[in-house]
Amino acid sequence: MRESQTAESRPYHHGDLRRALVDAARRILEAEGPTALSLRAVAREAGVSPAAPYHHFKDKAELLDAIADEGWQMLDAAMAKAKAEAEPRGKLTALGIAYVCFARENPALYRVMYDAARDNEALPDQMQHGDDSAYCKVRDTMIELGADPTATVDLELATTAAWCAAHGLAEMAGFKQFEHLKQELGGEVPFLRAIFAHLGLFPHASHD
Amino acid sequence: MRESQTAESRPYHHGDLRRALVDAARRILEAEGPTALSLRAVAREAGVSPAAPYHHFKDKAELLDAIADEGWQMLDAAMAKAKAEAEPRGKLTALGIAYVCFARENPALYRVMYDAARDNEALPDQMQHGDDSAYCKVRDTMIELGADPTATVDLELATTAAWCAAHGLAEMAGFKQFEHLKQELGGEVPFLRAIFAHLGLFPHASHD
DNA sequence: CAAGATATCTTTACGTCGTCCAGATATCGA
DNA sequence: TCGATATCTGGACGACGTAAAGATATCTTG
Repeated sequence: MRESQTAESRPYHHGDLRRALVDAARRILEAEGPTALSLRAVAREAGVSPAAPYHHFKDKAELLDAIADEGWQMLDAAMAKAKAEAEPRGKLTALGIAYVCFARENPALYRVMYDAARDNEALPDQMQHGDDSAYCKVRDTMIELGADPTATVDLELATTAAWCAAHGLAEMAGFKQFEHLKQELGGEVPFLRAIFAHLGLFPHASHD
Repeated sequence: MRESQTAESRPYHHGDLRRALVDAARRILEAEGPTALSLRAVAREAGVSPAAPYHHFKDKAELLDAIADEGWQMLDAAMAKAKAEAEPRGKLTALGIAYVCFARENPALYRVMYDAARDNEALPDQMQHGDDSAYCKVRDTMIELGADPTATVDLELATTAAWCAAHGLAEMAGFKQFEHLKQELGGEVPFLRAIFAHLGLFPHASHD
């Protein structure tokens, strides 16, 4: 390996099949949804035989893990952007809205992310420890808004509570039952704000 | 049909294959998890050929819908019991705890319930309209606790917010990341109470 | 630069899956 | 009683995940 920087980069025959497979999977996911995401379809889309992926992933679950990983990175980025653009007192709400919007705009990817997490019975480690992770951003924002940084248990509870609320809302927001509420309130984002406003954790959810 | 009460009851050869299939599916779900739940396995477990289920269900999704339906009924029952046994001011918390405990004790069934809901892009209709549904119980409890029953939009928002929080928590509570928090707080239920206590919707979440 | 070691990819194959179809069989309605 | 109809079986098809064996390109070492 000439440049062994990312554990295994620059494969031999294809160029970078691992990359190509993840990209192909993401393309299928967006175009045809999660049910169409078979290993064989990914290999087909990447122009390679059905068995080729096994030289880069132990099995299908490992491919899904790789896709999910990219999803978490995208979520991190979306929430970083939202936090940066919000005024200080609206940052927590902005994070919540950004979280749900990401899930709503990438439903198939979001589903893969949590399916993988459930299979591993754990969220990705990087989420709790990587310092620019979405989770840590929520926690840090809590501190910026006045939470006691030394009350670690309480801080973790508050962050987890916010995460639960956002995830629950992300899954519910897709159901038809809530369409009339969205209409009543003038759109999806106002609906999300209204829900967050009912949960004590998101101060100033009612204005921008 | 001698007693055409439930749309189609009492089949011919088997006795009640539809019932037997749903029961077999539930048995597989509990014993081997959701990944083992194939139509063929269900037919096998029920002692019938792989094509037999097609006379009672259009396809696999319809079988899953039937299983999910029973799940919602079980959830209704669990929450009814919890509400009945709680003292008035603790009813809302009791409902939340019962919801999450049901999901935690029947993880495979809970997953089937929400997978089916996502496929239909809607929660079961009966949930919002059936008067003894879990959802309606939450809403009614809000009123009993002082919510204005004429502010229908606000009431729906509050109920939805609570539902989102409970669902989010139900999914998160299975992840390894939160085990040390549960330990710190002395068990799973105290952990759940602590999370609910951070959400404005669950008054008195900190004591029984 | 030669040549074996090694990593990558293809081909073929196996068992399982969801689903369909044709035939057998039991129940129902007249 | 007998035809209609509902229920179940057996066999088949294509797609899936994955394993094994062989072909091929790249790397390493002398």
